[in-house]
Amino acid sequence: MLDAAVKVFSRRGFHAASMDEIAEDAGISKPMVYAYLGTKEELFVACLHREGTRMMQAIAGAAAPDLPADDRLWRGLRAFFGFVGAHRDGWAVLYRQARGEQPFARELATMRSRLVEVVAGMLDHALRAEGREIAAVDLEVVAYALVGATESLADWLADHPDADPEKTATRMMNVAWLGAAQLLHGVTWRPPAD
Amino acid sequence: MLDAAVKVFSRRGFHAASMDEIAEDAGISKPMVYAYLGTKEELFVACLHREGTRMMQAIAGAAAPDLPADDRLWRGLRAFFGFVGAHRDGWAVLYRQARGEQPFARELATMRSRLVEVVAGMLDHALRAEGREIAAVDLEVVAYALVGATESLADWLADHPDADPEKTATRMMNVAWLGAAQLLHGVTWRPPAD
DNA sequence: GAGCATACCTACTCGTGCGTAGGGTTACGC
DNA sequence: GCGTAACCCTACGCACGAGTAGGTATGCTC
Repeated sequence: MLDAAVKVFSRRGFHAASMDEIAEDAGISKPMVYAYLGTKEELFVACLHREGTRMMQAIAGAAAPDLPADDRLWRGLRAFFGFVGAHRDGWAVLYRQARGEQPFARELATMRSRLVEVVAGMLDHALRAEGREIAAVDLEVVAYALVGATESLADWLADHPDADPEKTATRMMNVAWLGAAQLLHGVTWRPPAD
Repeated sequence: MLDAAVKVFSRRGFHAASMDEIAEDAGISKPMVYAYLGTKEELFVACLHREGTRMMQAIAGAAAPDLPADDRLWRGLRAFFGFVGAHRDGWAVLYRQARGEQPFARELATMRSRLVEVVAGMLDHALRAEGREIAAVDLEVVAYALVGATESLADWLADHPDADPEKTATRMMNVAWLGAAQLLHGVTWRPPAD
């Protein structure tokens, strides 16, 4: 039942999707949708919630906290891209639609910031292991960038149905980890004097 | 006049924004908006177009093609984040709203892919200078990731009004260039045997 | 000052889609 | 066979907002 909603929302976008179409696609009538899942917003939030939870679980399940940082990153990425590859509709709802729609931006932002936190925590952990430390803001920003890059590749993956999630994850590692590893070893880039 | 539209669109989103509000905000009445700028879609496209062109020009003006790759990247990023910092509304319209709205996704995707192309071209150029070459797909994907990371930081910047665009650009360089430089030197990451 | 055009506004029509009221149908108890 | 209760549908009310029709004021020509 939620499946139908996710499908329609992903095809049409939140606003353009009509409850009539969702009901029809689910094989029932509109009042039933209202009876079971409430208003359109509640329905969308329910979709968001389910897809988000599934995704988080997929990632958390793959990236155990006791692994070394690079391995954790790799497993997490692989799980993430695997999820997106398998649930392209879900990803479209979660990321493309919710963004910009005021009522859901908050919901999405929460999930995203949890991700950012996890990544930042990972970096911080790895840094401390190397005996280094950098400001919390910097960590957050780097984590933000990594999450953004990953989302961007997820989009790319969603638009290329033949692409291999595993390979995409490898590419992401090449971008992310090589840079992050440099940072961990104390190599930084500074703006030229000008 | 477009300014009012950009402001309202950025606050409300495309659908939630009413022509009445835009007209009121611009200090004129609705029929005038229609007389000067046509339908709501045309109006939005006009906003998109103006902000997009401004942004592209800001970047292109800063990153001359004859500079070395790292310098070009740095100047381009600095110009980009400077632009976002100065036109937060514009960025919100351009990126947050247009995404997901079917009719404008194309417009946005075009702009984005032009950016990706430029970045990929830059990487390719730098690679050839090093006597290396990698598959075009890989280049595209790496460029995609970099663009995604940059957009993500732009969002961060838009949500943190006190943040310094210059500093944000520096952070982006640290994530992007350190990783890219590794790639350019032939260092790559490979998945563990498992 | 009469005729005319330009610039603008108020007040409407009309389509669309969310949410619901009220009616039909099947299954079960008596 | 008849009451009734659970379930689901068709068909509507209603609000909101895009786009427009027709009227009013200001300035310009002769």
